[in-house]
Amino acid sequence: MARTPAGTARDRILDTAFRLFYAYGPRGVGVDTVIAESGVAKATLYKHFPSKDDLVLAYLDKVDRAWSGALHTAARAAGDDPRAQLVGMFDALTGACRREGYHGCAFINTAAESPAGSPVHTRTVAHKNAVRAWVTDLARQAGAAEPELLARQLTLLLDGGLAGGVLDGDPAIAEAARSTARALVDAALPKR
Amino acid sequence: MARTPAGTARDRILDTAFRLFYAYGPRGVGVDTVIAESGVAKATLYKHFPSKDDLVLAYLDKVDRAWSGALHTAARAAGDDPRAQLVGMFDALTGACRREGYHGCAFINTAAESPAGSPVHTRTVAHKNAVRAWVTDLARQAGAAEPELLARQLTLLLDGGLAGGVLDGDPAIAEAARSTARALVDAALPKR
DNA sequence: AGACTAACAGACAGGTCTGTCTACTAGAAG
DNA sequence: CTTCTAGTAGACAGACCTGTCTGTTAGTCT
Repeated sequence: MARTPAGTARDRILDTAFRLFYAYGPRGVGVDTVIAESGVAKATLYKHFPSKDDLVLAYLDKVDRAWSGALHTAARAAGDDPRAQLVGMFDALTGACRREGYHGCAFINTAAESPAGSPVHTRTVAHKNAVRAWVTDLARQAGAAEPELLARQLTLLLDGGLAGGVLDGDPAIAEAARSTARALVDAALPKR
Repeated sequence: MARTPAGTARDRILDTAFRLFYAYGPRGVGVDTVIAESGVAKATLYKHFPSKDDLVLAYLDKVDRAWSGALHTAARAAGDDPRAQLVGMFDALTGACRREGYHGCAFINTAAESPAGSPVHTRTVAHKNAVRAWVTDLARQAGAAEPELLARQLTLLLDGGLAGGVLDGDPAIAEAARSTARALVDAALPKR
């Protein structure tokens, strides 16, 4: 079925869009560029994604899966203790900052060029809320007296590290975020 | 000299650009729109700002003055004690979040749609460094053992609050940032 | 009065972007 | 063998965007 290089046409389009949209911002990349780089016909792209906005939303969904996955993986790598996981998830930030071509938070960057109330905006809010809900759950499992507050604090640090990383992929930012997170977790949870 | 509504042509252009660029992002606003909204001739705009990029940089400079001014004002309003000022500056964040049409950090939003290494990028890094240097100075005056670390922590919170505010102008974010800042300041500085 | 300056008004060129449309191709299914 | 499906290739329309250019108008300075 696939007479094309690798994967289905849809996958190649989405992979290419992921790479280009993240590097230059969705508005900075034309549909023609996505087509050329993914080696696909224009009609094929518009068959899978009726409009560019649909492609942008699919891109955000992909980002959501990738970033949530990275957070979960980093947390799991810290062991079974929820308290350790709350700090360990910051390793995902460190990893992201180190990566070549790091350009900050894809959601914030995309939302920045979208008007308030747009689907992109809504999707971004949903993503941030989902992450915070997950962190809140971890904080609750860890026994925090005010899990919502701790989660808010930690996601603030996460967002600050992500956003600040638009500037330079300085891992010092991620390290500072991690150590600060540890301090906040220690302050919020009784030592054992 | 001014036969036009209010202020010089240059001021009106820059004020309009400030408003539109912040709301829709520089790339989302055409030069024609800026001209129409500021009631100015095209040639006049291109006389004061040789290219749109120059206008964008002038916009960022205006943002820099506005935001730095707001931080300084909020800090001063907290009194003469540097320790109180480190927390008080977060009132600038609260004020920004409350404002109608709040759309996050103008620098981060603009940098998001600019390639790495561009003048916009450079200007953004300079702005963030200037703010952090000022916070570091405050931390030093307050007697912090590690002023750079405390400043890094507080600017992380500030950036996180600014960036997160792209989503909703929820003042809860700003309040959380402020209370977290107080906790970090208390932890870094000996109680008196 | 005459020269100069700052601004207005708007046409225009050249490029880019999204989205549509036509025509063709290769493999799979019946 | 025929039909269907997924895809390739590329022309095209219509909108928009930046930057230039011509011509006009209203004040200011000497």
